Amino acid sequence: MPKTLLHAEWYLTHDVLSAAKNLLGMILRSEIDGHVCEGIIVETEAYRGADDRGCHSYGNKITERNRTMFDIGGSVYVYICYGIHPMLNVVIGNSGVADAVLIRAVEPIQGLKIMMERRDIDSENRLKTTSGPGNLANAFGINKLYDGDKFFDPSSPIQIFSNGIKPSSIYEGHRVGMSARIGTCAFRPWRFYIEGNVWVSNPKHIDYTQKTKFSKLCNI
DNA sequence: AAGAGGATGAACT
DNA sequence: GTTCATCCTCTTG
Repeated sequence: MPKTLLHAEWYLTHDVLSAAKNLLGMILRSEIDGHVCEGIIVETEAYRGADDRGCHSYGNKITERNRTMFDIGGSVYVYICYGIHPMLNVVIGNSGVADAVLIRAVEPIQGLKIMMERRDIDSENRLKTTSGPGNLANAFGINKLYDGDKFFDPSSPIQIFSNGIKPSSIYEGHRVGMSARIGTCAFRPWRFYIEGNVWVSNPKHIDYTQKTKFSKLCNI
């Protein structure tokens, strides 16, 4: 099946959780500094503005940093984490809804060489090239300058394509880097990845594998 | 004006 | 498993 640019409507007709799951298997593409990079999205996390204490826009509060989250679905939200790491997010929902999907890892399918150069990675460590949100954004040449762009714009340097492929098995677990201070939101099973994919990031986190456990720990 | 904390990543033991 | 470099953003006073 040929890949097709994901149309603007898609980002408005999915809630942030189904969007995070359905983005798995789709293709992220950047054309930056004359280099085309493409990768299959293999790991995502959902963030929901209205009631999610792990989200920048919790309580639908607008700040200088997060204002793009309130923009229309299909917008590119990039912010800098820990002062140095760019994070690439897909804004979901109508204008005024501050939901977004963080892309945490992709499997490279085009431009691996330039990606490894950008990251200063040797062949021995190639699996680290696009694993982890900061790493993949750097590999694709993405930085804060692209905040506010549109994934669905045919002339956009950063785009998402659907290719009709559905992942066979999707892991659902809690998100990475959530502090205990945010309470039960930290345990929401809003991290998704393609089971068994070697490009998925492998950060430190408690591995709750039973969904029954989640339901006791959080109210979605 | 100052301090706390962070949607990380790398390098350790 | 652990620590820590690094600096931006938000909150508070």
